[in-house]
This record gives sequence, structure tokens and C-alpha cells, in this order.
Amino acid sequence: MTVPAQQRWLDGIAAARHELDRSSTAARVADLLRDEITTGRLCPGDRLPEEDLCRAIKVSRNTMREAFRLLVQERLLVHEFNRGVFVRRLTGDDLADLYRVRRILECEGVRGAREATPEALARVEAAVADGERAAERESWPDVGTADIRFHQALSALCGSPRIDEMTRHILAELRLVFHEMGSPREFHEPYLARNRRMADLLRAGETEAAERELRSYLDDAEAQLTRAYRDAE
Amino acid sequence: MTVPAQQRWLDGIAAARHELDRSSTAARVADLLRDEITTGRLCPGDRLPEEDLCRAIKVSRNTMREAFRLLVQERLLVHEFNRGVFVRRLTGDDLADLYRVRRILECEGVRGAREATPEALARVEAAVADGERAAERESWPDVGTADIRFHQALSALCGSPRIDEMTRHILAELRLVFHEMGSPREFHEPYLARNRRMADLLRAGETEAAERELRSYLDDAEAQLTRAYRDAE
DNA sequence: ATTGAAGGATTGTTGAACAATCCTTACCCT
DNA sequence: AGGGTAAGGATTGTTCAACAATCCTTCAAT
Repeated sequence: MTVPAQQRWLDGIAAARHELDRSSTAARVADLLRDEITTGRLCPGDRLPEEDLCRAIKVSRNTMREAFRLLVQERLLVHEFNRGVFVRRLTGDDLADLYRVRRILECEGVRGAREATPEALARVEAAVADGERAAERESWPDVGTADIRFHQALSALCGSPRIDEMTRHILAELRLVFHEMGSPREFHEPYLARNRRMADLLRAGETEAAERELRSYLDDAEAQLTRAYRDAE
Repeated sequence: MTVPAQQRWLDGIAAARHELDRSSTAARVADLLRDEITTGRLCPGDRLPEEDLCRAIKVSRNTMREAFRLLVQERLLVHEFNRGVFVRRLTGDDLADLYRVRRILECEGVRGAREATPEALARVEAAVADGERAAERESWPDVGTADIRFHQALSALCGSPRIDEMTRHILAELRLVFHEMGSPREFHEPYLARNRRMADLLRAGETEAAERELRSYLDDAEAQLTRAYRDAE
């Protein structure tokens, strides 16, 4: 009887320890740069000169380049041979593809919601509640991140780690577009009520209605972004 | 009238040139290692010591590490901090997740086959034909790669570059498992006829039947691999 | 048998150096 | 004046050598 209990305890320790000190400096530099990008201090198209950044952050060129590689993999940066790295600038085709993938992954999650774990469903609910609280205190950037977490939670209903990772990347790319258009309030606020409705439908087990609602949400958001995107040129 | 023609021509040149000389040595080293892995000369769990490889391939440690990064991102290698890189060893959970994702992506492609481009449908047909030709001359590794290309083509019916890339990674991971079980002939041969049936159903526009066939294929393949996998321990 | 402490081996990170490529500027020619 | 060209500087690509940090093995001690 003591054996399985101890086993579970050790498993918990093992999982926690992994996050503890296993992190290279390149990964930490990447975290730093990722934050600069997702918060919009670095804009699409900006160039990241190696030497300047090395001097600023005080790491060697090699580690900086390793950090670049990590972010290139996440598609936040692009690397042009012999020219340097730049913050990614999304094209109209990219935008269309991002929503194409969102439709596939998030709708798949909603369709399978009845087989999803209670924890996964709870995270959907939690994200909606976070968004509503953030809206009450009028902190619109938080509304935006809650919105993103909501949709992350939807595709997480698939129960697949690889799908989770892909969605994380897709939504990180989308943040590049969000910053390209001003006034996060106007953009995110109208979607609060729709997220709430989707969550309620999911809890009631009405997955077909939830999927219809989700598709309409995605259509509207894509159209709005596409319009704003074309106007920016 | 000359302008658009010239424009298209220049676009063709530009696209080709991109693939031509824009390839870092790290990418070439990664190609080399990837080949070693997918052909099975490097087995899951094997360790790749930096210095030995640097001496063998005659590149510096930095470029070797850059090549490692690329393959880690493709999930063919795992990098354990301060311990080195190893050929990935898939767990049973990984196997289940790979088929979970395949079900989502390939079925989505099949469901949308009627809206797919003729080129995408042609690639499905071509992959089946390749497999049949390879079977006739009894070259079973080629049958295996044709099988993989067939399923790649199915998810490519989505028409999404990002889905394409994800499928490429998923199927590359699966090759790690294929090598863990012997006799590629026994494994791949029975699926030739089923691929042919799926392609025929797709051409006839019977997407529902094709999806049923695909799901049954995936169920059988996963069960077979899972069994072989459990026996290997 | 388990623990603890050297010791060697491997990886993590740095800095400097040189080659290759790109970009700018200034020049020359028509 | 305008366009092509060559030189120069700036940036990136790649390598090398060194040291620090960490891991793994061995061996001794309790």
C-alpha cells in the first residue's frame, strides 16, 4: 500500500524538478525577446542586430544566435541569410492560414467536448471568467490575453499535447497581428459575450450549437482583422 | 500584356533561387543526421556526442549545436540540459498522441476533399500509384515512404501550409516507431489496397465513406504498432 | 549496501578571429 | 542629370580555443 503512494509522490517531485533549474541562458534570452514582441515593444519588420543586443543583454553572440533560433522556430522571427533576423511580418495569406488552422483545431476541440476531461472544461470556464473580471476593471490587455487563453482551452479539449503546442504557436503569431491594429478594447470587448455563450453551450453539452457559434466568431474576427490589415497598406 | 508575363517569370526565378544557395551548413548537417535517423542507422535512445560528430563531419561545435537545434524542433532528437542530445525514444503516450493528431488532420483533409485543389488531389493519386509500383518491384522501404507520402497528401487537402508542416513532423516522428518494429513488408503491404480504395472513394467524391475507411485504417495501424511496441518491452 | 568524495569526461558559455556577404557611398562615364 | 560600377565599411556566417558548470564513474569508507 505504501508503494503506489510513494510512487505518485516521487512522480510529482520529478515533474516539478524538471521546471526548476533546467533552463539555458539562450532560453531565458528568448523569453525576454518573446515578451518584447508579444507586448508590442518590438514591431513586425523590426530588425534585431546581433551585436547591439549582445551588448544590451550581455551575452555572447553564440547564445544570442541560439536564442534567435528558438524564436525563429516559433515563427516570431524570420531569419534572412546573411541579412539578419527580423520580427515577423505576417502577410494576408498568413492571416488566412492562421484562421484556417484555428477553425480546424478549435472546432475539433468543441466537437469532442463531451469526451474531454473535467479539468480541460474547467479551464475553458476559468478563461471566460478571467476575461469578464478584466473587463470590469477595464484592463483591456488582460481581456486580450484571457481571450487567447479561452481559445487555447478550446483546442485543448482535444486532449493532445501536440495540438496544444501548435495552438500556442498559432496564437502567438496572431498577437503579431493584434498589435498591428490599434484599440484593443474595440476589438476584444464585443467577443466577451460570445465567449460566455460558447462556454455555457459547452457546459450544457450542446456541442453542435457551440461549434456554430465558434465558426461565426472566427469568421467575424478574421474578416475584421483582414479589413484592418488591408487598410494598413 | 508583357508585364504580367514577365512578372510571373520573375516570381518563378525568385522562388527557385531561394532554394538554391540559401542553405547554411547547419541545415546540411541536419539533413545528414536526419537521414541517419529515418533510415534507422541511428536508433532511438542513441546518444550523439558533440565532439565525436564534429570530428567526423568536420564542422565546429557551434554549427553542430545549431544542427541539433533544428532536429530537436522536429522532435527527432531530444536535448537534455548538461547531458547531451539523444535520438528520441517514443513512449506509448507519444504513439497515442501521434495517432490522435493524425485522425484530426487527415480526416479533416478528407472531409474537405471536395473543396481541395486538383493538384492536391493529384498528389494523393500519385502517392498511391508510387506505392503500387514500389510493391511490384518489391522494394518495401519505398512502399513505406509512398505510404507516408499518401497520408501527407491527405492532410494537405486542407490547403494549409502550417498543417502541412505539422503533418510532416508527425510522420517523421512515426518513422522512429516504424524502425522499432521489424519487417517493413508485413507492415506496409496490407495497407496498399486500402490506400487505393480511399483514393478511389475520394475521386468519386464519396468523402464520408473515405473518412470511415481512413478511421478504420488508423485504428488498425495504431493497434498494430501499440501491440508491437508493448512487446518490445 | 549505501553514502560521499575525488577525478575525468561532456556540455554550456564566452570572446576573438577571419571569411563571406550585404549595403552604402562616392565616383566615373555617357 | 542619370545610371552603372567599384571601393569601403558594416553585418553576418563559421571556426577555434579556452574556461566554467555539470554530469557520470570510480573508489574508498562507514
